[in-house]
Order: sequence, then C-alpha cells, then structure tokens
Amino acid sequence: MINAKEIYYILLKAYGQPRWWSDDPFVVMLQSVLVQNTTWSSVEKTCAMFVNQLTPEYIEDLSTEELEQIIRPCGFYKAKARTIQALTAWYRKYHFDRQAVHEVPMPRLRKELLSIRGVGAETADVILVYAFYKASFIIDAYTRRFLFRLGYNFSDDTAIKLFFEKELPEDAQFYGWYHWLILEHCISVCKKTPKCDICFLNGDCRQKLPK
DNA sequence: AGCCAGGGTCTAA
DNA sequence: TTAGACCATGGC
Repeated sequence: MINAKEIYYILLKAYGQPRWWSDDPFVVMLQSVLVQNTTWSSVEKTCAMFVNQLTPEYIEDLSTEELEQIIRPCGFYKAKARTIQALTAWYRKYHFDRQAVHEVPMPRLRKELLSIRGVGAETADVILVYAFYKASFIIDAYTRRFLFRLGYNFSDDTAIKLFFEKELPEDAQFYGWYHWLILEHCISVCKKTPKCDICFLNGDCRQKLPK
C-alpha cells in the first residue's frame, strides 16, 4: 500500500508548490476557529469586514456582542466569539510575540491550546503548524476522506496521526505543505469531478465516509 | 427544502 | 469510551 511520503510526492507533482495558510499568526488563529464546520467562503467574507484590522489589539477592544455580530455569518457565533477572545487572551500572555510562542516545546503548547474551550485537536494543530511552526500533523475531514478513498480504513484519528508522523520528518513546514496539498486536492478535484487519478476507491471522489 | 460545511463540547449509557 | 444531541449561518 502507498505510504505517507509517496502520497506527498504524488500530490506535489499534481498540484505544485503548496501555499501557506497565512504569514500572519493571528489571522491563522482567527480563521482556524471561524472555519469550524463552516465553508471557507463565509470565513473570507467575514474576514474582509475587518478591513486590515485583523489584529489582536483590535479584537481585544471589541465587546463580546460586537465580535459576535461581525463573525455571525460563520455560524456558532457565540461559541466562536468566546473562543476567539480566549485565544487572544492566551496569545497576550506571550505579548503577541510569535517567536516567544515558538520557543515553547510543542507538547506543552498543544496542551495549552487544547485547554481553551472551543479549541479541539484540529484547530490546535492548525495553529501550531501554520501560526507557530510547530510540527503536529493536522487531521481534518478532508484528510480522513482522502485516506479512505485511497483505500485506508483507520480506526481513529490517533492512528491517522501516527501514519503520517512516524514516516515523515518532524518538520512543521512539511506538515503545513502536506495538509495544504490534501486540501487542494479535495477542493479542486474531489468536489468538481466525479473521478480523479489520485483517489482509487471506486474512482468516486465525492463519496462520504461510512459511519 | 433539506443537506452540508476543514469542529467541539457535553451527556448518557 | 463512545454515540448522539446540540450549537447557527449561508450556499447550493
């Protein structure tokens, strides 16, 4: 069966140099919460309303109600507003300094993020990788479906994480690129065509996961 | 019209 | 420890 590295190079060849989520760590934090169980287009529209004021200082100055109204189109707006405020407060402890966060060991950082209500495994890993360059492989719905289409049937996310992390170099940039390629594949191909050359299973890229 | 989206939390068994 | 209910809006 195809392994994690082989998958990466197939995707790389198909889609080219992957992009990074955002070079701004706070944008990554905000968007990773907003995108929870929501479409990316809603996130983009919401972020456009901030008009270059997507800074932690600006968010801090908003009342909870104001923040809720701004992010409303992304759904679950009460929960997400609370989470964004908690994340911002967490980042303040590091003086909004990316380097200061980066210096903290990954496992401790991950625990800190997971202790924030509204931040689960995926959100924490997105923030770790794309905002702070820490290597923790990101598993989302696309990753699960993609692997299933390749013929894998993992019991849970722990097994998936191991599948990637045991074989790949412990490299945040690599993890970030990998996740982006899976995304690129699922959005550009799986959603638009009934078949593709990369997913094997029945040749149907749009099928849902069992259970 | 109903289903789904890059999730997370809480609860009951 | 796991399955299911719930959170909410917008797009198709």
